[in-house]
Parts: sequence; C-alpha cells; structure tokens
Amino acid sequence: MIINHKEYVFKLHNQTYHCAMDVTMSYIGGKWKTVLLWYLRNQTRRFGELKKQIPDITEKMLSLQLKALEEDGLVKREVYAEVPLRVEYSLTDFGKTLVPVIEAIAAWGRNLGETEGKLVEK
Amino acid sequence: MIINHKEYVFKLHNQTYHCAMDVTMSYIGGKWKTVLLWYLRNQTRRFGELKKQIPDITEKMLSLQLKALEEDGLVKREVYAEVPLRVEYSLTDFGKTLVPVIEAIAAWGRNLGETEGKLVEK
DNA sequence: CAGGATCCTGCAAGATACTG
DNA sequence: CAGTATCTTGCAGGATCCTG
Repeated sequence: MIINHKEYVFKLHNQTYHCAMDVTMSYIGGKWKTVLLWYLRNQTRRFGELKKQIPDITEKMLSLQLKALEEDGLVKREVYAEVPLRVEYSLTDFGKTLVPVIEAIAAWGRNLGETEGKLVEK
Repeated sequence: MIINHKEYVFKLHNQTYHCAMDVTMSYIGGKWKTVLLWYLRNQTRRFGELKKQIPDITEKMLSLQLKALEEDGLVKREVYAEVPLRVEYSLTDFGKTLVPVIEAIAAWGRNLGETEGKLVEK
C-alpha cells in the first residue's frame, strides 16, 4: 500500500483517518449498514420491505441508518406522493462502487457457514 | 444469495446470525480488527511494531484485539523465550482467507481518498 | 518488551409509544 | 405506510497505572 501513517492522512466526514481501512469502515461499519447495503445491492426496496427482510432491526435504527447512508451518498431515497405513502431506497452510482466489497464480505461469511457446517435450517 | 432470513441461520460464536454479512462482521467488525489484519496481511509483526504502526491504539486495545483475533483462529501468536521478550503475530491459513476481503476494503477507501482529493500530506 | 488490572465514559443501539 | 420522539442501556473503547 502506498498510503500509511507516516506520509498521508485522509480528511473525510470532517475527521482525519490514518488508514484506508478506517475510511471504508466509516461508510459500512456498525451493526446494520452492511446488511442494508446487502439488501439494496441489486434492487430498489421500500422501508417496510427492508424491515421485513431484517426482522431484528427496529424502525428507529432502520430509519437512522438509511438516513446515514443517504447522507454519505450511498443510498438514494425517493418519495412517491401516493396514499399510502411509498418511499423507495436504492443505491446511487457511488453506492454501487461498494457492491464488490459487500459481495466479498458476504461471500466470505457464506463460505464459512458452508464449510464449517455452521449453517443450519431454521 | 442462496441464504436469507427465511431459510437458514448461522450458528457461530455461540450465537445466531441471520445474514452472511453479520458472520463476516463478527470477525472483522469493531474499530481495530481491520486495521490489525491490514498490517498483518503480508508479514509477521511484533507487538511494539503494531503499536508503532497504529499510534492511536492503546496497549490495552491492541492486546485485547489480538487476543480476540487469535481466539477466532485468524491470528497466530508466537512467543520466543528471549530477553527482552519477543512475541510475534501473523495470520493463520484461515486468517489468510480474509486477505482478499481486507484488500477490497482497503482498495475502496484508498480509491475514495485519491479520487475525492481527500488525501492530504501530513 | 509486552502486556494485565482497574476504573470510567460515551455513544451505538434497543424499547416503547406515538404520528402525518 | 413510513416514519419520530423519548427514554434507557450495554458494552466497545479509553485513561491510567502496574508488572513478569
């Protein structure tokens, strides 16, 4: 890697990062962001749809994390003036650049589950 | 993805994961693990060496995270009976399977720093 | 040199209730 | 349907001092 502590730092999010890992993790870190990005990776989804896919997330966290992803420019939020209200979330072009990373993370976890036999039916 | 909430779960770390993302993140999540894995990705390093590369980490966190990585089977710890004490950390074969993931995460962050011009000299 | 022991704190995340 | 508003909590992470 060209970049290390001694020569460069990253200025992002009004913060200073010393390592490229930290930069990426500031976008996808935390408990929920990778999961959300996973479900948005190849399709537009509605709020309730995401909630249904991720039963353990609270509405508060779903709302909060989607907002954070939107502020980071990864996710696009579109509101349709219908009744009942319809709001759709999808990846921006910028967000799509993260898909290979997301896929790599998912693939490793999936592979571990399969090879280690830790994957069990519900 | 073959795996989703409806059909399968992962049993790991004495816990249940609903999503492959969570499995991987349980190994590399948190503030320090990706950084440590980054510095260990292609070479053996000593405790003090890691501390020097990552000035912001406290000795406690360095010790704690290395121990966690060791317990997860990603990192190997070797003690040499010398004075002064020498302890070397390196990736296990299992840990090395994570390198592509680590590289992908680093590459994305590095690329963002470069294209966005957020990369500045110290 | 490579840590362990303690004490402490902030904030990510949860619970619950309510609303345009 | 798609959220907000409060209140609460747990634990990741920090600060500091000590040691084989």
